[in-house]
Amino acid sequence: MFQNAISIQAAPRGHAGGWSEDRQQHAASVLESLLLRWPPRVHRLEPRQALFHAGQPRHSLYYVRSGCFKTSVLSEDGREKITGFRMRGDLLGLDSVDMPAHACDALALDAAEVWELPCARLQDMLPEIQSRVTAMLAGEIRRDWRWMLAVGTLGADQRVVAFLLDLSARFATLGLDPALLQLRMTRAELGNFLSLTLETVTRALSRMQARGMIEVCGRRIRIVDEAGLRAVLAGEDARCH
Amino acid sequence: MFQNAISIQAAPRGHAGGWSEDRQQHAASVLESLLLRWPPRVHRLEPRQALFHAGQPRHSLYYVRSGCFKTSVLSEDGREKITGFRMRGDLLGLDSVDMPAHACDALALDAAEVWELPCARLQDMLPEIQSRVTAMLAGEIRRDWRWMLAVGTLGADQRVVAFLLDLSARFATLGLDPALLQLRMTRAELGNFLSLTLETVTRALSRMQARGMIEVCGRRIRIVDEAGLRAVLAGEDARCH
DNA sequence: CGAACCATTGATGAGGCTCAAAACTCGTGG
DNA sequence: CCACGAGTTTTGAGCCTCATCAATGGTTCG
Repeated sequence: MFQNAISIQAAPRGHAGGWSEDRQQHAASVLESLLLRWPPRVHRLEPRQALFHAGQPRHSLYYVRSGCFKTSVLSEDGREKITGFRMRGDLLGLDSVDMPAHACDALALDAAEVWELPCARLQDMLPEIQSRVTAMLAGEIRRDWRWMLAVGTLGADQRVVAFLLDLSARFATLGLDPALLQLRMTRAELGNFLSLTLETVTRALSRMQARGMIEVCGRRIRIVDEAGLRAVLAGEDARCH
Repeated sequence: MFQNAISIQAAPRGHAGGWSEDRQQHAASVLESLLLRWPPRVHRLEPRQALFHAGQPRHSLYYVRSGCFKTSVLSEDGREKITGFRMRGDLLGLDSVDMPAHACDALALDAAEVWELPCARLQDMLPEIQSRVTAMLAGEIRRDWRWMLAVGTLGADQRVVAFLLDLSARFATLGLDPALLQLRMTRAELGNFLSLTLETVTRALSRMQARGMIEVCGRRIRIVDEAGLRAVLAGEDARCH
């Protein structure tokens, strides 16, 4: 059951070399430059490949260098809940730093690259990244709380819009076009994260498209009218056309 | 708007003295003994008194010594989401350790006592409690995820039962009777936490009572048939009587 | 004793889930 | 190159759970 989820790849390329690829100073850059001071092990994953499963012994943290992951928890009777979608700059495995085993599943949604940070080595790096680990833990809590608020108080359309705007903002900080969203997850996964069914997600997207706020083409979504989306999110019943 | 939320009280009593009050070795004891090595400032709060509000400058962490708190986040347009109910052994303000201002509201639901841990002093205590802070942050994330799973996948009755069983387990670790739950929150607050309306909470409790699983008397709830509750939680449609 | 506040119960309706079917995408192999 | 099949997305129809609105009774506190 616990096959080796990842395959170890070549050592990281030269320390300055990794930098020149980047067009801009991303939010992720600060942490990355820190990590490059200790040569991290690099792993590449294929779409739908698991990085780790809940219950597996935890030896490392993983820094997401590229690609998109979903993290999820499972109940005893098999119900799944996706707790987040992780992209460049995120740390996987943080939620169980204090435990010997992972507390969630991490699955690559597309081709991805992660840098492994063995716990043993993590001790050496302290306290330089200790405060950053703490900050990322606290940040995860605040992010979770905001989604709990959204899921608990917003309607279906509003939740979907909130997701699109959130993703757009994350794209912006990563130097990507915030108006052109390339989703890496299925409607079912999106619905699971938002506590909706896949049909409801689809219908919400169709409604937004009918209002001319977005253009939907499968998993490619273009934001046409961000202000309109924000109005929907704010609850203003758009009477358009 | 930002009145002084708390009133400073007398210095803590002697270090060994605080211990003799405890009948048993609680889960909370380990952290408490640690904190007592630095004399913490003690604050007492009255029911419905705020410990801090979101946005207020953050100078300290607060250890809950007694009483019950609710922590909540607010959206721009006034929607509230209760993120948890905190009891003895919990730390308030952890979610914003990396920030200059609080990220949530903390409100005492009954008479409560907290120990203040100023950030300045926190530096001295490191690294002795550093690992504990990290563990509590990660633990909060896992707890949030489990509730996101419950709220996202369970029906109304199941959510209420999950809450009762969770509270019962917490009572047990605190040395209280796990079958006799004294709720400190209103039905509306409970519903908010579970993403239900207060009426739905009431009805769920009434149904469980009708099935003979609990006895409800206002905020006093006695668990009569824990196995039955677990069956409801597991989704087994109880066809009783 | 009155005034809030809280809890309970009922009636009604809407939002979203379930079930079902069809169109579409994509990788595989004939 | 096209056909096939699995997985995904879209759309429709009907139903069910839970939110909403409303009324009553209980409790606490000034």
